[in-house]
Amino acid sequence: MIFTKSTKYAIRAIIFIAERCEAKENCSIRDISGTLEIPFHFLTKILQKLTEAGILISAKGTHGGVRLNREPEDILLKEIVHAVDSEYSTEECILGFPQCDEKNPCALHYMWQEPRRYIERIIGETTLNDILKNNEIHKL
Amino acid sequence: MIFTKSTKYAIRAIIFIAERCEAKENCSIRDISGTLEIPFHFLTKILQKLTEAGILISAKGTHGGVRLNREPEDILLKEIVHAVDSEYSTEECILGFPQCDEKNPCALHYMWQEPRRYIERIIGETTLNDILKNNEIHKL
DNA sequence: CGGATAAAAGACTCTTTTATCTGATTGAAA
DNA sequence: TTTCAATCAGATAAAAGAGTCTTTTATCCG
Repeated sequence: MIFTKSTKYAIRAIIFIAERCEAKENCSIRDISGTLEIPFHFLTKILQKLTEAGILISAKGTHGGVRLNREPEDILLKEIVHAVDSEYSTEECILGFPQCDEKNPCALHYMWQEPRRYIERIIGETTLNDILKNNEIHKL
Repeated sequence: MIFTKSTKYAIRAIIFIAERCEAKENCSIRDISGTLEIPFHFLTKILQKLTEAGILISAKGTHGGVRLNREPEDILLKEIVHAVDSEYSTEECILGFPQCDEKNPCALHYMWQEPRRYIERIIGETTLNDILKNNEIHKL
């Protein structure tokens, strides 16, 4: 719908990491891949980006793996999305016109305004902590 | 964002057809392609789908082309989207879980509910006529 | 009527992007 | 120094998008 597979995998993985791996303990990518059924090497690349973005921290060798580099309340969904897909934008025209904006709106511009704002707010303001709270109750 | 390039092209093309081509007159795909800067053969395939779906009607030969097969108020955005991309669904989980639903919600399910409903309503209830009215005022 | 022409329809190939897989390298721990 | 696990490099596969060329069908014009 609005996320690529990479982004979906990133969010799923970070939820797993936050929940299953205690603060100071590493989570092996192999385990995450196995449990969440995400192709190992693909996941590897995605998590690397989260590491480069300072969201995760990684360790090589025995008992190595990844873990959160910050508290869940300090990680915005926005950061995760942008770490994986730097191009991601909610601004772009729904009909693909590069020149579409308030002054020069496309035929769907105004209808799309409300849902766009909703999406912007979700991505911009939701923290990993908010996501975890939701998941606690309704675990998938 | 939520539409593929094919779907965007389809919507842009049908707006063009509805606005520039008189009821009984055909619109050549070559013209549409040229004006809207959509690759000709790609557009051909997209419009074919709209024809198969009964949204457009086509004519071969000299002065051939395509035109609306129904009044704009009888063409739903939903039909256009589905004609081009039969898989399209607003139902699917934002995190890609096939088993995600009300009873078994993913961590983003509830936050996503509102924007999803908005999108569903736009796609499900907007007619080509609504789109044209918007375009009249704010022409892109 | 019959051939020339115009335009959609259809078959096929090529490119780009996204996703997946294979294997080698690096570095930490035991 | 062996082993484990992340990192890195590259190939392959699948899907979306774009391009080339042929076929079909309608109109035009003699």
